[in-house]
Amino acid sequence: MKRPGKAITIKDIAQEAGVSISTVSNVLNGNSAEMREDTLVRVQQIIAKHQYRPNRIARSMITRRTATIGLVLAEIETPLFLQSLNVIERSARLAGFNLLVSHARDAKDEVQSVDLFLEKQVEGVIFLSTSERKDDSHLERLREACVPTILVNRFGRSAHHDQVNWDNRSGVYNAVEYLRSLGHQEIALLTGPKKRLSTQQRLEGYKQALTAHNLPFRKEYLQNGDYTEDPDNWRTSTRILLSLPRPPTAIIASDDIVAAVVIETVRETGRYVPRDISVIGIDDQAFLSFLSLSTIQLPIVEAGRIAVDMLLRRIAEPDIPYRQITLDCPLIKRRTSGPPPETQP
Amino acid sequence: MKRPGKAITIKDIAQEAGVSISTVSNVLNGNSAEMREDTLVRVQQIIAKHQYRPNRIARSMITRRTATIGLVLAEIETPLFLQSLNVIERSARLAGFNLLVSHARDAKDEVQSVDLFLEKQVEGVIFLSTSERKDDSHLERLREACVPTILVNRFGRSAHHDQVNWDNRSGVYNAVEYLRSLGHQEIALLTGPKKRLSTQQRLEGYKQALTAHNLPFRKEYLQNGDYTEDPDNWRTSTRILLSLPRPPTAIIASDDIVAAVVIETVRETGRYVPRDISVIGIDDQAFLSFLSLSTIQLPIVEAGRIAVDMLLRRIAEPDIPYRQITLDCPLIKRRTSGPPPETQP
DNA sequence: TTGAAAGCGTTACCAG
DNA sequence: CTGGTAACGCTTTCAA
Repeated sequence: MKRPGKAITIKDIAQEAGVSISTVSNVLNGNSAEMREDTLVRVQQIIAKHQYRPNRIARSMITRRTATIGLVLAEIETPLFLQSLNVIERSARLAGFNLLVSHARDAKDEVQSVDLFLEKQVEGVIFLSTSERKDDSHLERLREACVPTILVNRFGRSAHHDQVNWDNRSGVYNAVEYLRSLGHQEIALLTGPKKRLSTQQRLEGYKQALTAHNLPFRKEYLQNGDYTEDPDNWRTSTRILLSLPRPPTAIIASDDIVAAVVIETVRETGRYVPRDISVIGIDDQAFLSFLSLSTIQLPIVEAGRIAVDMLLRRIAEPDIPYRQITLDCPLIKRRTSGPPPETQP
Repeated sequence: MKRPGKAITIKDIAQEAGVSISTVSNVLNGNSAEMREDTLVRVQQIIAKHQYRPNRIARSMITRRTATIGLVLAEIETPLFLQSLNVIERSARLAGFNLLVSHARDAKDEVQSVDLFLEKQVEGVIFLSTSERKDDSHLERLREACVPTILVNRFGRSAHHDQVNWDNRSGVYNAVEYLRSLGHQEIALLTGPKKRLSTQQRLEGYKQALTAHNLPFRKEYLQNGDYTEDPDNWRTSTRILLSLPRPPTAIIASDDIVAAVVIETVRETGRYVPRDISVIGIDDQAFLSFLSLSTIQLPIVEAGRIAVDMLLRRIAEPDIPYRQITLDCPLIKRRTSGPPPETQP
């Protein structure tokens, strides 16, 4: 491997071009409006000849700008979140920013990430989290250091942060309403991990929609669909639902993968989707598109885009008021939902 | 938003502690072995009191170490690759490195990423790519700048890079051999995107295995399974295979998602998997675990881990010889493969 | 055991 | 229009 010979600096360029360091700096930074054509060209040629690239670290020391933003992925494993990374990186780069990524498995990781980002002088931080309740005390440190911070899907309790969330409650509410409009009266819900706020919000939306449409709440229609656990649990839950004296004609699963298992299990009992039973997922994972799953879309990718925009905006104007944005979860109607069997000819 | 008040520096700490800057620096860097206990404690207290964190940018200027490595995701979209990001970030952080991530959609993006990484003085770069042939000329620039570089799944032609690849050829070879050992004689292969090297390698493994086991090569057993295209194409391919005068008893799909569609299509024709037909995927995507798919595992996550190790090693010892590592693609036998119908009682 | 001073590579600010 | 020169915050000799 080639040894790190003396790296070429702005000084070398200046010397070779027979101009001062300042002049080269001006060329580099486009302050060449009032510069003599020949000097400009000469300097540019020498820069090109040596493939000289300024040391941004040195630049950062003075400008106090690092053109870097930090992204903390907190307890994130699902492909959907990772996809939004693509979008975030892209938007950031378009605006001239690089992305420092850190994957925080737990609270300790998160604190460590924040420290590192702080030391590396990031200009802003985006947190992309699951909706589990988290200790937010280290966010205070970011505030003290005046580092703009955007919280995505964290449902932070403080109004002192820019936030992007999505409306899990109305997502499920709308799904129930849609199923009701198709004629369903027996609608079951598989519930996700208990600790997540999203689970509670969805349950709330479910109950509210039942009430609004004069449908009774039956607790046996609520079954475990914890997507962080084993698929066998979801199978069991589905079988329990199907063997009920009054089995549901529609099942809202806790996510798309759970929905896939539900569909599979339903088929194993000789029933057809959506003829005998409708299934609706949550997520809208692209890689499952072959299922043509009706699903409640989580606007995670859009949230990422918005988060970057908000962050860039705040970096530019630190004093605008904080914003809390809540996105809708649109219902995507595909081929796993339809009218219940009774109403069919 | 709080205005960026004067940030606290090493100078402030030194002043308040009544010691010199150097002393604080020594405390910070653990060179406190020969330091008087009381000074050490006093300085540490003041550091803690102000929650002072040294500016790594300034440190980097002198030490020429940024504790940052760059990760270029080239044309990567699949969840599997993104998962390896987790591992890479984790290993890197454990070794004290941060990850600067860039998603390169095309060659232009890649060049731009390299430039940025170079300017930001990363200490090493990992390329995580699809196996499509790429222009590698910009990699030369990294070499000139003495930035250690690891190529993952790039099958670079130069022996002047550390590389991690996996053996697509033997992966498919072993799958065919396994199916043959179960009694299958009619084995079809769905082929991926033509431009990818992996597609060619898999085809090669397929042909070699047929030859080795005295099975005839039938070109009608080769159908389009381009996973970058529409699932309908895979459905069509599957139907073509099933309607052949001598339909295959086993299908090796181009990836796990394609396999899922194949299974679905097979079932639609009233056949059962694996009773009537065996299906084997490629990837071993975690989120499809509910399918219990027999599959050729791509060791992408492990490749990521190894890539980081190689990189850290080379950063530490720049002069060791370049290594090209090729990982096996283990065959994971689950529930979608079994003996062909003829041999069953 | 501690401190003073010389950089690291760049930008910013004035003078000329 | 161009060139000196003082920062930026830290590490690293080397001297005391």
